This record gives sequence, C-alpha cells and structure tokens, in this order.
Amino acid sequence: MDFNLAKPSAGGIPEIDFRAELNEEQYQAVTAEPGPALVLAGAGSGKTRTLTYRVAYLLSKGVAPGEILLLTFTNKAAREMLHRVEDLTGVPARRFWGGTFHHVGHRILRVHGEPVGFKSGFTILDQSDAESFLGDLVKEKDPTFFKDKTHPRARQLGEVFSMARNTCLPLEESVRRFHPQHEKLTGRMVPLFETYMERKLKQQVADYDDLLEYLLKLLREDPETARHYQERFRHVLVDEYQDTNTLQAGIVDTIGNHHRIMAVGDDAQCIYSWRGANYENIVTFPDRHPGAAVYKIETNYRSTPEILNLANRVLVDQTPASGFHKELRAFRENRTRPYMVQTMDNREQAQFIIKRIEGLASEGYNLNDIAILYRAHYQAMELQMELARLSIPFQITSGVRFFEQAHVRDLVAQLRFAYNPNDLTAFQRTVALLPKIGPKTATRLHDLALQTARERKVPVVEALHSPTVLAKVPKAAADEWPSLMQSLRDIAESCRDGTPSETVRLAVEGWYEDYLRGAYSNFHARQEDLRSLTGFAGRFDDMQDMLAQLVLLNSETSDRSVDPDAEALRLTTVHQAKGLEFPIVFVIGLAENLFPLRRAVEENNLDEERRLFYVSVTRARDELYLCFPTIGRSNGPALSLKPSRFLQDLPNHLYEPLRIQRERIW
DNA sequence: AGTCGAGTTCTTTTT
DNA sequence: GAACTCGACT
Repeated sequence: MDFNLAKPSAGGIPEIDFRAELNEEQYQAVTAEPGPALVLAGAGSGKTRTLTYRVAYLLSKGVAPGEILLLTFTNKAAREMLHRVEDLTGVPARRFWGGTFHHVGHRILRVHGEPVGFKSGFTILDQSDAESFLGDLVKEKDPTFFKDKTHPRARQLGEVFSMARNTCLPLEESVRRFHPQHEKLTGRMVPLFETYMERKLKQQVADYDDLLEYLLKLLREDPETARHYQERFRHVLVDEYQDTNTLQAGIVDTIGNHHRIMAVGDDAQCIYSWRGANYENIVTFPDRHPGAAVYKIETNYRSTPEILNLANRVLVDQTPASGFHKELRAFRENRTRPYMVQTMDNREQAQFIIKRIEGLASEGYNLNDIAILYRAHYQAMELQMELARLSIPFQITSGVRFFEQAHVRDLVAQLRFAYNPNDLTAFQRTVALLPKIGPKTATRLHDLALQTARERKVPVVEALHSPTVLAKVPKAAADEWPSLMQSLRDIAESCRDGTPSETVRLAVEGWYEDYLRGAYSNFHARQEDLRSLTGFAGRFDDMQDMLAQLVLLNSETSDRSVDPDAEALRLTTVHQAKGLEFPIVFVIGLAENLFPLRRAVEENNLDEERRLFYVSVTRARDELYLCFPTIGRSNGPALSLKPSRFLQDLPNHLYEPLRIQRERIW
C-alpha cells in the first residue's frame, strides 16, 4: 500500500471498484445518497469495512478529509478505522477528525470552551482522580455523609452523578430510575452534585463526562461555534451507534443538524448501558432524522454456520420487543460445533486451554489466532499464572494499565499541576509523596499558595517557595520541600517555553527520580516506563494535547514486556474484545454468578449480560470453546458453581460436550 | 487533627 | 491485589 502514500490525496484517491469489493448489502450502504442513514450491521458482517469504504466513497465524490467527522467509542476502534482508511485511500489518518467522543469534546472545548467556562489550559481528571476529588468535597460539605454505611461511597456516588449526566436527566429523575436504593438521599446529593460541578470549573479541571456535557452545552448555547462545526463537518459517521447514550446522541444530532449522518450499529451488541448507553437511540434515529434510509447488513463472513446457529439462539432468549429482529446468515462452510467444556476448577480450566493450544499449534494455528475471553479481569488470574509458568507468551489487554501505575500517575500529576496550578488533585498527589503530607495538609498548602500568589502577583509555583508557605510545611517534609518545588518550577517553566518532550524529560529526571530510587525496589523498570513517556511526548507539540491524551488513553495497556507484533496469546475482557475477531476463541468462567455476574442478575441487567455473551461467541471464526468450572475458589471456602444459564438455555444439538482427560498424578 | 501502618474484605465492564 | 477500616502515633 506504500505507493498510495506517495500520491497527493486531493483528486488522487486510488480507483476503487466499490461494486466488486463489497457485497450488495454493503454496497447499498456505502454508496448511500447524502442524508441520514442508519446501518444495522450484525456481528461479523463487515461493519468496519462498510464504514471505511464509506469514507473512501465520500472522498471519491470530492469530499475533503477535513469535512468528515468519524466518531467511535474506544481509542482502539478509532485507530483501527483510520488506519484502514489510510490503507484504502492513501489519505493519512491525521487529516480526518476522528476519535472517541471524549477526544473530540476535548479538542473542541480547548479552543472554544470559554462560553461554557473552560479557559484553554484546563486539565482532565481521570476516573480515580475524579473520585477522590468528589470524596474530599463530600467530607468537607457534608461530613457525616460517609458515616452511614448504607450511603454510597465516593465511587458509587460518582456513578450516580455520571448516570444523570449521561442520560441528560435531572439528578432526582435519574436516581429514581437507575439508583432507586438511594432515592431518599436525593435531597442530600443535590447540593453535593452542584458543588461538584462548580468546583471543577473553579479549578479548571474536567472529568470525562464534562468533555461530553460541556461540548453539547456549547453547541446548544453558542450558535456561532455550533455553526462553525456544523458547516465544517459536512458528513458525520458514527461507529457502534447502539452504545451511544443520550448525551452522545445529542452531540451527533447537533453537530449533524444537516442530517448527513451515517450511524452504524447493532442493537444486539449494546453492552454499555451502565454508562447510560441506550440502544433505543437506534430505534428513534429515523424519528429524529426524518427520511432516514435504513440498511441492513446480515451476511456473516466471519463465523462457521455452527457458531452462528448458537449465536442466533442466544438472542432468541432475549426479552421480546427489544430492538430490531435480526438473524445472521452464514456465508461459510460447515465445520465443527462449538465445544462445551466442563472442568473441575479454574486451574483445570487453565490446563485444558493450554493442552488444547498445543493441539491447535500442531494443526497450524498461530498463537495470535487464539483469544481467551472473560467477563471480569480477575477471572484470568489462574490462566495467567499457568501461562507464565510454562512461558507461553501472552498479551493481556486488561489488568494494571500502563497509565494507571503509581509512578506514571505521580509523574502525570506533576505535569498537570505545573500546567494548571489550580488543579488541586494533581497538587495533592504530588506533595503527598513527602512524609506527613496527606490530603488535608496538601489542600491547606495549596490554598495558601494560591492566596500568596494572588496577593503578591507571582505565579503559584513561585509562591510555593515563599516563607509563608514554607512555615506551614510539616517538619518531616521540610527538608525535601525546596527541591520538589524547584523541580515543579522547572517543569512549569518548560511547559511555557519548551516542547512536551523536553518537559517530560525534565520531570522524569528531576526530583522524582530521586524519590523513585528510594521508594521502589524495581526502580529501573519504573524508570524505563517514565523514559518511554518522554518518547510518547515527542509525538506532540502541545502540552495540553499530550496531557489530554495521557488521561484519555488510560485504557492503553501495559504491554511493554510484550512486543505487539510478537506471537502471543490474547487474553481480554469481552468488552475489550468487541469489534475484534479470532479464529479460535475460548470463553472462560461461564458459570452462574460469574457470567452472568451475580450483581447483574440482582440488578436485573440480564439482557445486557446476554448481549455480552452474544458478543463473546460472535468473535469466533473457526472454533469456539465454552468453558465452565464447577468449583470456585476465590478466597476461603470452595463453592460449587452451576453452569451459566446461557449454557443451560442452549439446546444440546447446538454444541459438542468435550470430555477432558484428567491427568492422574498419583 | 491528620497521617500512617496493620489487618480485613471484596473483586464489572471504559472514556 | 487494591481499597477500606481501625487504632496508634505525631
């Protein structure tokens, strides 16, 4: 494909024979007339293909890359999509506006955020920062709130707020609907919510939801900005439309008020309702966009008929009247039925998989062809240990994430504070590295520094050196204080004058390096991580871009030990496997209380669990193994597990029970 | 009052 | 393993 890159893109799109490269269903959608279009694409039907060819088609009709807005859910999906467009058309990915809703929100708000209260220079709180921000605020405003054990903790309270915002409902209404167990608390939660919103603006920090909520607010309340983007993005394409929530659907509708929107989705794969996703957005799309053309793509090129029979059957058990009816039509030849594998416990499950992998390898499968899917991270523990023991390479897209490791977060906090001195959360994290400084002391010092800075009209990083502040630093921390503050001053200076990469290097080699050496025994490994951050920063010319990326990319996994191109087994949650496909798929832990999760059953979210199971089985191309242990040992007493109801619901002609031969050691 | 260490409990999914 | 609780120490 290299020759494409050399070509100028304007008018230089390579000739694509759309008719020949697409099936009839796909072709219709790809060549749709400008106007609202809803594409219902079943699993494995070539959804991504349709979307990428649509982009190519628009380009071939003379639409400029900059006029296309491509919205996705995850960073991974955005990358993959733009990469494929680039391969297809030779137009470099960076010429499109594409990415997650959050990315686009940030990008627009940092330029046009003023009318809704965000000056350029605001910083983003990740999930756990936002939680501690909220927790501190609650302790201050309503000190007894957390004393009552029946009240939500900071984390859950954050979820309650988030749900209201993502569904665009008043808090009262949202609580009644989604968190009825806390309905009597609404009166106390409302003022906390208000303070939460106010205080973020005051500190010029945004949580994830702000990036969406204020974007919509901006588009609705500032006609000039709205018009600017509406005219600019003549075509709006949305991937995984079934996972949009009310807020996101509102953004799409407002930016795309010209109705040239193509929404692609599959209501059977809606698995983010805990984030307010509402697949009814699909159902109501034609109402909101009159004259919408609806395209159904149902031919499945991915899986064997046996796998699809099983998948179709999973949906049969769905609560009726949810979404569009669909049935995947198989294109491929028959092969083997999915296997149902009963094991004694997780350990035996792991051993079975390893044994089977060896068999598959001798049949010519590569480790890259095989994926292990599970409902929750911790279910992969035993398998990870066994794989490590036998030194079978695996890549795990879950667990401790790169940007969530303590040392990475510490460093990012320093950068964030240097860039935005109002960011109290970042300051707290930074100074808490010193002895005898916790959240309370940090807040006092921060207040004092801001006040001093205001009075003397000096930057906050200067005020931190003043005797006034120094006097309030606990004795135990006083020794280290000046050198940490000096480091912050250097970083802040570099934020203004230097490149992000220089700034990061300064931070990595500053005070923190000494701290790191003393604090961790694996100092070298951690230092390596931080050095790689310098490289990461080299991709940006703007500090805020880089900081935003650091926070928004936090799902990026810590696979530094594994070369991404190396041959390795893939371990991933079902959520993260969405949109991917593998020749061989093992779904593990298919037992009641694990998958479906007990909590989901208790909270009546069975349909979503079922869709999640549907997503799992439709990832497989050739062979599917459904594994369940009969004994669960998490902590303490072993408890016996029943096979998942999703397995019990399957008529037995749809699968092949597989006996495993136990190796007797004694 | 606030920090810190020891001991205990419970694990969802992502931006 | 991390997050939370509780009690001791400054």
